[in-house]
Amino acid sequence: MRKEFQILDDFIRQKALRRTPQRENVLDVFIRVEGHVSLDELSRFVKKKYPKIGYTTVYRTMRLLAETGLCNEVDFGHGVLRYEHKYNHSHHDHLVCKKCGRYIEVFDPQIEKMQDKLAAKCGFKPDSHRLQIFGVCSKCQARYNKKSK
Amino acid sequence: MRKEFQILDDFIRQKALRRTPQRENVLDVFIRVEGHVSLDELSRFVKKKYPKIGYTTVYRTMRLLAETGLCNEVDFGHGVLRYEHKYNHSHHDHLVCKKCGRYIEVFDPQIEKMQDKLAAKCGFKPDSHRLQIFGVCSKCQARYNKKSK
DNA sequence: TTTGTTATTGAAAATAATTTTCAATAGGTT
DNA sequence: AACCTATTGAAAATTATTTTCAATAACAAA
Repeated sequence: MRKEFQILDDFIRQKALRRTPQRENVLDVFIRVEGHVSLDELSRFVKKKYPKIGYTTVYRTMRLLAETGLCNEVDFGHGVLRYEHKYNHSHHDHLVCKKCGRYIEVFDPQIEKMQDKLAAKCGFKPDSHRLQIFGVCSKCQARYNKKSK
Repeated sequence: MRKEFQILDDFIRQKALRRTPQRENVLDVFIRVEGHVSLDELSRFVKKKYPKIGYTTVYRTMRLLAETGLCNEVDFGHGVLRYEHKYNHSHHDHLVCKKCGRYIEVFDPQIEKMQDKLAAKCGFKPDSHRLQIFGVCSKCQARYNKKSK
């Protein structure tokens, strides 16, 4: 059994919730999904494999998984909440491509440090942050250059 | 006449749109508002001074002002779009206080530079970004310490 | 000034994402 | 097996945003 299921089980036991097939099935699908998935997308994937599971259950399960630390809610400001893997994925920022909509994960420890300093300078006590850089990814730049020639 | 009205007028003339009292009234109210205002809030302020102006007109005018560069749309990921002044305000990032909800504007040219470098390293062509640091502001820390003693 | 064209207004409706409700079901303890 | 109550899922509610459309008004041209 993958460790993710163990984490979910432990959380459920600890909180005196109930183990249900739906919860494990949603996790099963989420584990196989890459990248940053919206509820709408995820619930369609879930429906394919487990047609009986409704949108609301996916919605509630993802909130639960976020509580366990298995996933993270991310918001790229397009009016849709997305979920990304958090277990075994350390913190990172995002490059958001305006052309293809891809989200590229990046990390720079120096920037992280300087952010903390910047907050400290204002007497602000930070506990999380998000950095999103919007622009055009290398693939889309290449595609655009080809077309315009 | 404040320069902001001139900018709006110029834009309207250039695009062959029409000068209307509503548009100037919304700008008039927005100019006097500080910080980061939601459409809901702004439209209530507008209603106080100009009761005839409806929400939809405020909505459309703010989109127009965003086009002129007089305001900026900002999204702190709480499901509400906010508008901040852009004219005579240079780019900055935000400290978001979880306790009082205030948004503090900050800027660090070094971080800006490093962000560009980080993007460049991935072959990514950036054109904008947003950095939001969530936490507790100095005022709320002080208030909390007082209470807990 | 008047006329004609068409952009703008604003109430109401539509859309879209998220969240809640509630009756039926099912997990798990006794 | 019986009980309690968490969970499910369809439908409804909520919330923010966007569109529709008939009435109005801006402004160019006569």
